[in-house]
Amino acid sequence: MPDQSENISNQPLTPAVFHILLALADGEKHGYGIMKDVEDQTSGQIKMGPGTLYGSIKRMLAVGLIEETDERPDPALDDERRRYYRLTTQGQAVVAAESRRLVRAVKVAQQKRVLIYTEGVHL
Amino acid sequence: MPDQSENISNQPLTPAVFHILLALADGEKHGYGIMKDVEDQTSGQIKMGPGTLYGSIKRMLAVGLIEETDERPDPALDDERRRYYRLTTQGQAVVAAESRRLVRAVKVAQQKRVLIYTEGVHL
DNA sequence: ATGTATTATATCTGTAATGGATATATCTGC
DNA sequence: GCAGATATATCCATTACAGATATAATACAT
Repeated sequence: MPDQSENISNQPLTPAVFHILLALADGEKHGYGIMKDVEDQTSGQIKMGPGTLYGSIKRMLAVGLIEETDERPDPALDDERRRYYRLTTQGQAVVAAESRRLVRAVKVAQQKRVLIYTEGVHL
Repeated sequence: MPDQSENISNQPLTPAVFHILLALADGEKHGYGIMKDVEDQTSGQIKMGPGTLYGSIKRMLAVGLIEETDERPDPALDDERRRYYRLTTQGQAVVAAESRRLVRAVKVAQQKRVLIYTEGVHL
């Protein structure tokens, strides 16, 4: 039986999908929380609209990158509207593979001296 | 007058556009050469079809990320069908900005321990 | 208690990007 | 001259995206 994750992990992810996976990498979150996490991660540079966010979530559920959880945090802090998601095992593999791909891309950028004028990047 | 490159450099690029910019970062190339360079850069992982390649080139020309050159290499080595492209100043700025964005994304991935099993990554 | 802003999810729609197929032509090596 | 690789280009179906719109719960101040 071939590696099931190979299909999806060997092609580049769209930035939206990658950032959602990354947002979920340190624990489950709900949709709106993912959106905020992506904004924080990118210092407000990337803002996902609801179309991209919920559309991506739907697709990622369909291909098994993420799954919805039943677990709710402390009910006192909860909001009944929320729907929480977490990475599947496949999702973990894919986000790791994509991260490695990006590392390689950045190394190419370094070799080609694309980043020499960059401030604040310590490689 | 606002920074003209801000419009485009502050939103994530599609993987195809980024890889094309990266391929051109160390010198002008023709379309097919770009395709090969991307394959090499990614160890054959990413293969751009002609639709993506020439469609992306057309769009990138339209927004001024790249431009066609008249300069031809040694005529003896040349192929008259080829069309050569190089980065514009704006294209250089955009590929640098996108590279920095990816560096930040990779750092987030490291902080979230996505890459702990990865060998040979020094950022 | 009322109003307002924020949080939260969801869908719809037009536009853009992608990948594969197809077409055409040149170049290289035999 | 032929085959296979090189090279560009377009078409089309599918997918992804961004923004608008809708709806409703929550939080907080007045």
